[in-house]
Amino acid sequence: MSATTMSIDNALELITRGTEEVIKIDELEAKLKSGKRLRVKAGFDPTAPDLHVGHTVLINKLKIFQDLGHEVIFLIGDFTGMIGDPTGKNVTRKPLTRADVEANAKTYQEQIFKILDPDKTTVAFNSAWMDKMTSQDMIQLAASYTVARMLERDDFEKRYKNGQPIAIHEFLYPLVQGYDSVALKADVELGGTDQKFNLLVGRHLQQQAGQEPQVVITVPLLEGLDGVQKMSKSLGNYIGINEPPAEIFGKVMSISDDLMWRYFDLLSFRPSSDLRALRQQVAEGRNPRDVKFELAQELIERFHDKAAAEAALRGFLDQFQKGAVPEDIPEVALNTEDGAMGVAHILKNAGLCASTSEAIRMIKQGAVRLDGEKLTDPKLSLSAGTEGVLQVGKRKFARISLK
RNA sequence: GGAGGGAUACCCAAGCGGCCAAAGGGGGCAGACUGUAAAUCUGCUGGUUCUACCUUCGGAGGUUCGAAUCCUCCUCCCUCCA
Repeated sequence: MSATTMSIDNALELITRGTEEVIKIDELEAKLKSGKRLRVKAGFDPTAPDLHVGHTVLINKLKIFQDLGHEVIFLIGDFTGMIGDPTGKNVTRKPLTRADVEANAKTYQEQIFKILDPDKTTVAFNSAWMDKMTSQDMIQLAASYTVARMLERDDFEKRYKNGQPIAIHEFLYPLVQGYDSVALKADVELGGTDQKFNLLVGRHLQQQAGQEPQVVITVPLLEGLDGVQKMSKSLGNYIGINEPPAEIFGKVMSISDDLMWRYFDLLSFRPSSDLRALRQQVAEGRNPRDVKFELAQELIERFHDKAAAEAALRGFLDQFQKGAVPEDIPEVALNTEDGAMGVAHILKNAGLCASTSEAIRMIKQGAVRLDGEKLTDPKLSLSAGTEGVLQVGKRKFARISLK
């Protein structure tokens, strides 16, 4: 499929499906009609090279452009990374070393190329042009926007009203990001809805520079596993695309049945007609669990392969429906000092519990099993020579042997 | 530069001399239930040699038989005025 063989209408539909907003749609149409190979930009923060499926909502969209024959520019904001996109929390971030940036960039590429075609993707760093800026250039850039307009940005406005501090340098972030579009002569820029302000600054600066303004496309932010807050690494509510299959499987299973549909909408490549059919089936009594299986399988297949997806499903069925011990569990050999050791200590030393206090609590709650037998006595001591599989809850296992 | 307010456990937030290892909520973990690691209900949620002891309430000192609570200094944050 290429831009030439596909109608503009079809292309437009593919591009806009699942997006939050396109500014402006008729400009996009005109750009597509021009037949030009469009330069499609998306920027990424260099400090968080662990991508999660929330990021892939955007990357999937880049993939669509790529498949339509356009040029995808994967921009790593190594210069903006020093500022940190304003969150209201911190001051200037520690500058990353060149080596850090390159290492992170490499990690990024390994991950995005699970989705994007490396041969059709341009990787750029904004330090390439930002480092060359003089103080005068910077002042000129700062002069291109006003404080009043800057304060229109939602989080700036909130912080200003609530009396929370806003450091001056935070104003530079949107400006630099916008300038990147000028430097790259971007035709289209994609970002999360939280990026809308920054993306619009790009349009403004491009117009000032005499360029045709970029089309801005925002995609929704995916909720994390909790279903409430946006998916993010720091909140720990994410599914990382580099995670092992069993982990991805488990995390998908842990989302609520309601949230599952949102994930389907934003992450699945299946046609909308499929998704409607699935909803229908669940409404008619199909166990939502089985539908969740399908979502988990699709994601694992994308980030690993089909065999891994099938193995993850089997593992899940064995572990949680049949109560079997998973295959890969850590082996721990412990030395008893005097021929015996209390279970609480064993649990802590084997890394199954964070402290002996926690271990004792777990035992009291009936969460601890040795070879499938529930242990109830927190003071129980095991003698040297004991071997077996120790289990805390449904998910933590270790094969231990005492010497 | 001046005047006030604040800093409590993973997060938010009560407490304002002993009954405080510190309310309540969130989050997390566990149990029950379920052919879901969903939903719902219940319990737990500083450490240890665990019916006791030890370390915690921004930091350092002090008052007191006894301090998260009072005093002094310091650090950081916020508000108003300039």
